[in-house]
Amino acid sequence: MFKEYKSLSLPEVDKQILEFWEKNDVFKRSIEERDIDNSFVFYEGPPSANGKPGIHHVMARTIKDIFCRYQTLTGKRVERKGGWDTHGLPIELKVESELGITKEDIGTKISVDDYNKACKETVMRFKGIWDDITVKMGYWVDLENPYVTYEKEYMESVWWLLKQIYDKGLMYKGYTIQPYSPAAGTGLSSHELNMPGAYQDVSDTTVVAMFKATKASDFGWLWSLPVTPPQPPEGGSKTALEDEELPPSGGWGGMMGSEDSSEVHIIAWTTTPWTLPSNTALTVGPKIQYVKVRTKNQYTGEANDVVLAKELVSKWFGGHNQPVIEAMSAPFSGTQLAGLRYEQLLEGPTPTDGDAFRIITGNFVTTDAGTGIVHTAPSFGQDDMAVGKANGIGSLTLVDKQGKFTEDAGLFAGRHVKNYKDDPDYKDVNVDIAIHLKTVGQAFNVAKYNHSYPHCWRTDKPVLYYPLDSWFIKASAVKERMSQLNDTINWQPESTGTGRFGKWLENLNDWNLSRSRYWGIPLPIWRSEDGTEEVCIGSIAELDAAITVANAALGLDQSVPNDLHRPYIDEVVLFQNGKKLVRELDLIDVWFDSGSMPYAQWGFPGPLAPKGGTTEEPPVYQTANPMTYLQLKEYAQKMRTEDATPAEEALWAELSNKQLEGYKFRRQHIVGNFIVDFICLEKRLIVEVDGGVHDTPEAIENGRQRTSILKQKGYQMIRFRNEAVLNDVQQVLGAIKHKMASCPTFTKAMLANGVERVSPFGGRGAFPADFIAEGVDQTRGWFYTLHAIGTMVFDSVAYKNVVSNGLVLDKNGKKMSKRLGNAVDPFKTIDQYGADATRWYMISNANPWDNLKFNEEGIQEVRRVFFGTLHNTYNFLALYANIDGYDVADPKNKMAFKDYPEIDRWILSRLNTLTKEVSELYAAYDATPACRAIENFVNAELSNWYVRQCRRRFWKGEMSQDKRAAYNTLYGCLLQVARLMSPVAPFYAERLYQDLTGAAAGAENVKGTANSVHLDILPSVDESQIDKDLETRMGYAQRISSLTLSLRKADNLRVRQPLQKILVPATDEDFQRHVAAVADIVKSETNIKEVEFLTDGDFLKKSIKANFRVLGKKVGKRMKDVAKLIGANAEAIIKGIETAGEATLSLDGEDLVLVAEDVLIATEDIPGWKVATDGEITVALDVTVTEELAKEGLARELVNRIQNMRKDLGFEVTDRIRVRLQGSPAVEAAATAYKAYISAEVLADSLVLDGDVDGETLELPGEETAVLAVGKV
RNA sequence: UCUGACGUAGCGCAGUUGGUUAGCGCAUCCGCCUGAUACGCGGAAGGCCGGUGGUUCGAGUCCACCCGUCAGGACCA
Repeated sequence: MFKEYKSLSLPEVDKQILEFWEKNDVFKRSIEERDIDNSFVFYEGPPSANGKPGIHHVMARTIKDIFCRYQTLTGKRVERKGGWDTHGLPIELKVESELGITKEDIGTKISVDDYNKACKETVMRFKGIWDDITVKMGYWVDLENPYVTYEKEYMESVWWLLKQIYDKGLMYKGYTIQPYSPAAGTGLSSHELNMPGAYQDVSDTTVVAMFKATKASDFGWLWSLPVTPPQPPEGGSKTALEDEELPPSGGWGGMMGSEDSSEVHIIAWTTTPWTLPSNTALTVGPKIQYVKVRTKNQYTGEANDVVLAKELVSKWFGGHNQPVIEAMSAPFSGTQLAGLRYEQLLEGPTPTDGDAFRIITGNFVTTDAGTGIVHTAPSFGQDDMAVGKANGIGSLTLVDKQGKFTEDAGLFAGRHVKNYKDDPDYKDVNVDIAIHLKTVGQAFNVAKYNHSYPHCWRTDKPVLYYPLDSWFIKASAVKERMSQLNDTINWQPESTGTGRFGKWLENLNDWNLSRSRYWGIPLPIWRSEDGTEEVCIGSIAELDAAITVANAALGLDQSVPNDLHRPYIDEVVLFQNGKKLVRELDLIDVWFDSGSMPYAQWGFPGPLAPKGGTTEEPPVYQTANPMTYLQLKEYAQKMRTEDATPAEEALWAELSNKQLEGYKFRRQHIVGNFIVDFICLEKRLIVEVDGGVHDTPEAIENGRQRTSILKQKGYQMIRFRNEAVLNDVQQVLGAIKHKMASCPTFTKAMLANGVERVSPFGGRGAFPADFIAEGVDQTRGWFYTLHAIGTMVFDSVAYKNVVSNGLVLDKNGKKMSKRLGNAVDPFKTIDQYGADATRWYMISNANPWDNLKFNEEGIQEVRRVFFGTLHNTYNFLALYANIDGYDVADPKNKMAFKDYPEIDRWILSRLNTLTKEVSELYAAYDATPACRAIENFVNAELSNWYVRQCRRRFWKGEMSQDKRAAYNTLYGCLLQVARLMSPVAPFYAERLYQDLTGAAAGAENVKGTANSVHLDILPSVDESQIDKDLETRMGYAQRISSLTLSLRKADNLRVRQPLQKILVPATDEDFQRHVAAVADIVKSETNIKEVEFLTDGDFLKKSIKANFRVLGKKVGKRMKDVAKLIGANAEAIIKGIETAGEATLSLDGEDLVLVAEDVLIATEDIPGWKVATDGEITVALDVTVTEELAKEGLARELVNRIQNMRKDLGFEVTDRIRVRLQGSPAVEAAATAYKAYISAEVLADSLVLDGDVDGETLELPGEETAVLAVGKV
């Protein structure tokens, strides 16, 4: 029996199915039942559990789930290890605010240990909620064995990776300019800078300072460069000097003489006058044009020659409160100024690390603001530092970390550069600097300026850019390789890969790895105080070895801390070449944590890590040396056959033949110079079974050595006593399984080669990933760190396919935020609408990479339109199949495909087409069109056409061949739909699948189906069932029906009123044949008695137009004329083509031969008839209602009314009834004439005309009336 | 300021290598309760395809510029 439903509650389905999955371990089975050699590798990007999951997480995880489920459906084994990102600033900030402390308090008011404990607790606070949403939304990921970034094994892996990078010379220590909050005493991350409210509009004192150039022989031309007074525009707007190329020097004498400059000042603008004492260079744009302007200092009135960008002259001169141009030179380029020296602006120290106070060039200089000359203080600006470094100008850092001028800063020493201490008497030092410059004649202009400037989110004080020490990964050194590898990655959408990601790679900067925080993975680098000795630790074993060395040298008693976090690791002191090394206090950027996940999730390389801190190649698989091998081989053979103990035999009985989870074990295998009892080479796991002989002290010592050597070679070992094996072999097997789970796997290829390098494989071939997915915001995050580490350490992509999804916005397109209160609660949504409707909506509504405007009404629509329809279709099947006792497995129901009626073959053809299409789309990571195709199939084709056409086949009469065909067909369609939709809607698909296969009821499975749709394999497409002709035909039927109904509508002729015929012009034989084949369908759909074809060419009025697509290619430019000609000669061309197959046009004296494909001929009109046209199809409807047709129409009306009464009276579908009728003469006549028809339709045993019926009075079309009484037999 | 995505009917979206009359769903209007469904069915109306210019015989589609929305980056001298 099929289960019948009253209504559909998707949330209820969720609950039942979740229970089923859990009870039957379906997720696990869906992995384990698949062949491990047929794996599809997926990486779960670790979410941070420190906040609650939002609806956008549901979006991202739906995408991951879909493609993993699809691959499973095709038979792949898809392991999905969950994970948690646990470190990082957001957690620290949260803890700080919860504890009411600041960064400065850590280590004083609270110990680092306690602080980190608080972080650890906080970060997993929401884990339960996350697990809950994961389950409820139907996201399948292994939550039982997740990787956690704060776990020791994970951290050790990260160290190992970092060391690989370090060893390749890709790490260095340098300083970088970072946002720094003097008030809080801490550097700020870009994350903190991007917090809302960080940027505030402020009004700052700005200064255009004048730097006095030093006259040197190379630059004499600048002083003697002639200047000319501006000329009033004559004839044009240009002055004579503009657009002239500059001769380097002296070329102007002939034109107009002028006095040489006595002094030349270079002017530069700054919004942070406090950086002026630290100025060490001026930067000009190499291609920017500059001029020398003669003017007067507006504060001192002295004569003044200044240099600035030509384009910006008008900005600084001639306006209100601005100096006047007395004369101006010809322009010269920035390059020519390079090297010019100037006097230090303010008295103070000079840099010792470079050749300062020069003009240098930099491409970042623009003429958008300022003077086109940038005051450069390398300590306080990122560009400044970069350009300063490139030119070796040195730097001055005359501001300390409290934000005040250092003692040697000269005039302003000791003063805070901003009011960091909330001093009520604070006087703005910037103003004083400006005043000072004005007084000494070094200010060109001083003004207030409004702009937005970043502020510390905690202290609300302005941020400074300040040089801080950092460790970097030299990512820029491998950017070409990263780009190359990126080209092999399939991005969805493509533009994110080539554009957003590709362009980013091209302009890659080095990766600043340092974070001066507490809760994260410590940088495993130890350094001597003078920086000459340095070591990078790559594993716990290495650390252990290094500690041993240090202990010996320094007389300490240190050991490897249990917890690798701060503060414990900070206490470890190492020793190298006579120097004490202490750890660099920084933490590693958390992004490195997550990018390490492909390897660290398995603790790679784990026990295989190189021991002793060497940088040699990781160990390789070694065989015995050839000398001893033959001898060992012989011995091993003997042990296998003759000397095997009962315990060994017993264990071998369980391990041989890949019995244990498909892993191949060997027995008495030679490893190095040893023979081991059992070994699984893929896992490098040795199983030893020991008996009494192993108990002697000598044997124990031997065994210990042996174990140690084998372990060094990279093997894991597990030992059992003979008794254990003999008593409870299952327990032993369990222990082996457990051990194996923690061992990395080695691929066959590696083992076959014998010497292949260890690679970061967890599961078999688990690197690189076939597929990952996250939001676009991860492009520079996780996508990048995965790629960077994969490239640098393994010279490989880390993933082959990647889907990046857009944002989830609220329904008005606004970003969701707690503040605005427009965030959607995923739990509420899923509870209310069910996970499937939510998932389906999110995927089908728009491509995932477009931003989704999340609208609940959309989910409701999906539920109603798609799931509702599908559910009703199933219910329809169930209702009748149960009545007829239909059973799919019954051999009587087996039929050859060719014996199915046309309409069945049509829907099956469509089904196969659908399967093909949807499979291809899923395989191409394109779920949206896949959903839409399924939706269209279910709604438009299966429910609204197939079932509607076939209803009578299901309810009519006894079980027949035709009925069996109908059941088989509908059943097959629903079952396949369940499979196809299962990746997106795993719950309902499961429900439908089980209802169809009877698995839920515990009944025996229908042959060929598993008892969960997620354990099933998608059957391949049966191309032989795809019949494009048939699909075309049915398309005609649908269009003709639609046209006919629209004609009926126009004349107000209800469908219940039969009409005699429609005319369909069909001059094309193919077309006629197609339509004839589906004429019955059209007739029943539209209640028309005949479909007649019009073939009389002369009678029909035809139109012709050019087939642009075809003809355009032939005639090109002349297309327009040709189209016109065709219109003008329509009749002749139609005739020509219909009779001779071609027609000739004369165009510009040339003959143009037209054949059938060059034009489109359509019937537009049938004289004297009402017609409707849709493309090439035209339909005319005979609207005459003859007396006979009217009578039949009335009979149908009566049937309809009686049916309604049956329903109102609550009769069963199968109840027999008696009908008495009294009506107007026409009604009674109709009832008499169609008595048999009416009786049959309404299951009446009798239909009696009676003059005095006490029943319901009804009005029928055409002013007719009837009184009806209906009763059960 | 740079980069990317998006802009098509009231709303959400399709629109193949350029080709004639630009589609779908919802909502709207009109008409239908036909035996699985009113969570339904049929029909209709609704568009300067963001704008301007260009390429072309022909542009929603290709190019340039501009405008708007969103995201990310750089910078804020």
